[in-house]
Amino acid sequence: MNLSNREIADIFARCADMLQIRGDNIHRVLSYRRASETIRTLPHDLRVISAEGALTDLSYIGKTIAAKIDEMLDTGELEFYNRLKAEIPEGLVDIMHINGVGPKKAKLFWERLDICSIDELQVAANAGKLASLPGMGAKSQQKILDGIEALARQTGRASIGDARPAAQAILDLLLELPEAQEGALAGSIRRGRETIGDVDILIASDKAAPIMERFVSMENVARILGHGPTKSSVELLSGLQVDVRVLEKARWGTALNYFTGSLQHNVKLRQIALDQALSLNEHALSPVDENKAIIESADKILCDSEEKLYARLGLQYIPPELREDSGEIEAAREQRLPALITIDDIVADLHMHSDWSDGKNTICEMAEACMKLGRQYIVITDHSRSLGIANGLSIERLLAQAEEVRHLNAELDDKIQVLAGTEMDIKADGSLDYPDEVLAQMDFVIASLHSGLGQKREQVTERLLNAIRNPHVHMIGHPSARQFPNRDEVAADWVAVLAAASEHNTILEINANPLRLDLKPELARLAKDMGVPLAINTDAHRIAQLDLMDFGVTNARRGWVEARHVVNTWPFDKFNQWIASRL
DNA sequence: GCCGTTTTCGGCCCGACTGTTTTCAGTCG
Repeated sequence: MNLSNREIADIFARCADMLQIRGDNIHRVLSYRRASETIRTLPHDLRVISAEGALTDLSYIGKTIAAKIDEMLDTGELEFYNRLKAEIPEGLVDIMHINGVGPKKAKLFWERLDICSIDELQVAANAGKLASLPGMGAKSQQKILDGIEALARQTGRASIGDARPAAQAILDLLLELPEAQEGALAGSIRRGRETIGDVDILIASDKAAPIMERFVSMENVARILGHGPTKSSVELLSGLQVDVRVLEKARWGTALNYFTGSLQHNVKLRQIALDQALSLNEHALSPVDENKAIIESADKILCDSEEKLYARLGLQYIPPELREDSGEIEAAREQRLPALITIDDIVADLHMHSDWSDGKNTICEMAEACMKLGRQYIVITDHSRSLGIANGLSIERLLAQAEEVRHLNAELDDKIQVLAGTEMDIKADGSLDYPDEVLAQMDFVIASLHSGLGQKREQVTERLLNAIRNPHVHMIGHPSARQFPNRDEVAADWVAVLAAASEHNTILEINANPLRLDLKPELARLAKDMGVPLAINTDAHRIAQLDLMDFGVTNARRGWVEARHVVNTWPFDKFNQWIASRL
């Protein structure tokens, strides 16, 4: 019984949930949760670390949990977990993952109605049985039904933030082999989707066997799902499923296109091919007769690049991020595709945190890291006073921080400009967390929603509009407040919000964190069409997160965004002039 | 249960929002 990192992390997470339902000390619960997180994001096999006796070197892994890890590695089981399962129905853990349901409610449903699974909960809610429980009502019952649906939509997909680096590492590994002539990530990763079902990797080669062999024998493989001559499939320790296909270089274009998708995009391409009496599949373009049957005697047209394929179909080359059948084929036919923004266009980062609030690094450390990344200017934007959990800044601390930022800026090399800003809460009652006279002293002001996310559409819209109209507010941070995997965007009248942002010249952010990617592509596209200024920022809470910019750029590309739409592609002088012109 | 230039105990996850109540419990970030 070989337990993977992912499985062990899951067991600890479930232990935490069960301890919480039982009413255990919350800090003990948190210990299990932190340990679970450490293991889930660990790039190495726990088995190896255990063999080195280095488990307790990992953060949040102490003697007790290290012993439990060893027990699981040795026996495939955890006695502690088995005892908990005997005491508390396991299904309550799933119930706890419904938005709006915590340990107390889960326990209530179990004790009062003998509910032990999401299915049973859904039946009870539909029968109206939850509303009469103490502390419950019709609204809570409906909220639970909505939460169950949201949860059902989100299972089984990994964040692109997890999947893309993991996939790239495998691709790099395979490309080291002399047999591999070319390689690429395909599928939804290549299109930049926010969540990824499984990973598709293509390798061009005449000799598939060594590539297949190397792939299935990687050290982070949990199990081999398939191992054929040109296609293999594995599940990683992380739980991610990865498929690798090997094909001839001569067919690279058609194959990469086929496996990149999307399905709808490809269906349309095939129709365009058919209009030219050609059948398109992953291998080639094949001439067909009037019955659309492939003419076997006719020469097939091979495409060794996607560019050749699109050209052969009479289309402008379509970047993968646009291949969602949302107008890109029509635009390509008329040679009017946008010149999409690239990571090289980004020269600034307008949203990041320091250890003054809930960031992990000092202002100076963040600035120096940004300088190394080639950023020409950045804004330090810590949380405001209402966000207590994030150690939000009082007015006094905010002004003191601004002073420190300006002092630091004076000391730093002219290669980077560091501006004093804030990420201020738009409070639940619609008011802003700092008064205008304080905001007027800041170089750059972000206003963001962090609370009251379940309010009615009218109320949320009004809050956003109020922030957008304030002349001291330069940007709305992560406007829809969505978070993967299970927090939906707020309800708002987006057309009204975008129109106001356009009118007042207020930037809407494309937050690059893979858990947010907010504005979502659809809204970003609408925003730039309406003339709303955009900015792509990392919202980094530590140095390492400054690298997340690329995910934001990908997301923007999915929204057909060009560099000219994005404020932080502008040189510092132009940015400054723009700030001044808003007053 | 973990952690520690406060080192073997005591701190760590606090405050706002929601929906239920009629002063508050539960959830969430």
